[in-house]
Amino acid sequence: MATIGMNVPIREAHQSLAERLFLTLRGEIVEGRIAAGSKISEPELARRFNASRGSLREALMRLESLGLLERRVNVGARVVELSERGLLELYEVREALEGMACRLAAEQRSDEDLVALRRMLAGHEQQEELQAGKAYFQPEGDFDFHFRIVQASKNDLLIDTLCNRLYYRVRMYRYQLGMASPRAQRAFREHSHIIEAIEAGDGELAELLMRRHIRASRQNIENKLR
Amino acid sequence: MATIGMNVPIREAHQSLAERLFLTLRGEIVEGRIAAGSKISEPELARRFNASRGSLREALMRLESLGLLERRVNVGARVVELSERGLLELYEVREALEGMACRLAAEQRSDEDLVALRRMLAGHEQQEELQAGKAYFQPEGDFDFHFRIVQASKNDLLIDTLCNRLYYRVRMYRYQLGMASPRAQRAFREHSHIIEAIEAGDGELAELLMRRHIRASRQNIENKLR
DNA sequence: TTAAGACAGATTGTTGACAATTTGAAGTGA
DNA sequence: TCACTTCAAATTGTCAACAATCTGTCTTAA
Repeated sequence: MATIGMNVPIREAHQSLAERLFLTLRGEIVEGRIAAGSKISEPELARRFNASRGSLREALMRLESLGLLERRVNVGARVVELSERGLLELYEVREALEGMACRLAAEQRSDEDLVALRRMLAGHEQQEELQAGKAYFQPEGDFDFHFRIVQASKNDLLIDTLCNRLYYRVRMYRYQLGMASPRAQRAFREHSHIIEAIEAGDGELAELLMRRHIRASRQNIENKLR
Repeated sequence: MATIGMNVPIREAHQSLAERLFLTLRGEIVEGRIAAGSKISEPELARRFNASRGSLREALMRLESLGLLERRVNVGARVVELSERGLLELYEVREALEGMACRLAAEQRSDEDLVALRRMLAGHEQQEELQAGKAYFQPEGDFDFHFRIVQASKNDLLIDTLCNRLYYRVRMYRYQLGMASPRAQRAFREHSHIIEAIEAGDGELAELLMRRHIRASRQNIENKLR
């Protein structure tokens, strides 16, 4: 819930009203409290938050550029619809980008990142044993893993594209279509192998394994939706 | 200059003032008329375009989400700096995304797209012969190629990410670092092979060739920068 | 001479009001 | 009954003024 590690923790203060509105609305859209496909009324939301329409509009535009809203001139904004096709498209892009992130992480192979990855995996293993193989592949643990791999790529454009854009859509689908997966142990082993490839500095293998991992996750979702 | 084929041609009218400002400023930043790294003064730009600061700010925010501007609270906006690192990051992301686009285009293989790709390539070949092997790999021709492949992927998220976000940064680097490449004939042959793989429905090969193509282009730039 | 602090100018963030456009319903005619 | 037009209410786009914040300069004291 608290999106641990997802949002940059630096500078809680120093944020504008528009930014706070943006963060709040993003959370409500991701979690479905503002329903997918519903229309956004600027005056209504502005009243609700005791803000002016100007500040609210700034927040809405940032949500649009995140791909969570669609705005049309002189008509207004709507929350995006969730569709199977949209979900598959998202996973295809993730496969490409996270595969590349994984390759780059392996080629960089900074010591701090390796330590952090190992530590995280150990934490997940412990948690998994504790909770009887059901809890690991919950949103938080899985996001931790993918988030850290992407960070380790050291490619700012890649990091921004995934962590500040695509992942919010992923979370939106998970929350609203309920993607708690039964792939717990298998996903854990896959994560483990990916980290091994990164440690070995084998970028090609790391990319391959990550792409398979995401593809498997996508197929798992496809099966569930039918 | 006129970005033929790059911008969606539909609905020239029906655009707001903020959108026109956005398009104008985007062009000036891409072409370097507003220098990279320079500070943006809201009052000054607003006066220049006879617009209010509100409308201008909306345009600036859209430029920020495009990655062409960086804004800091209570400080203002600056045009992004061009750096070798930024360029390399851009090409790494392109390699991943356009590789995937190419794979998807090969798996889709719609008849219209194949015809259009063939026709475009023929046009480029003719143009190349006419102009003695120097003119092909100019921005327009090369963009045509990459643009159409991406469109043929039929993945709207991928299309949006590349065509509406990354390509403007690519163009900015090309304009301002002068990337008219001497890879004319070689690039043409690579384009040709990629299209053959797509026609054959060989997604794996198409992806591989596109990634090599972009990697070669990147290395070419790296060499030039030293 | 240098470093810390105060101040003025300018810039950005925010607001409420006005103008332009869309939407949906009521009304008219065939 | 259906299609088309008219019109009013609501919504969005745009603007200019006000408030909060930053930047650079000047002063002052160690």
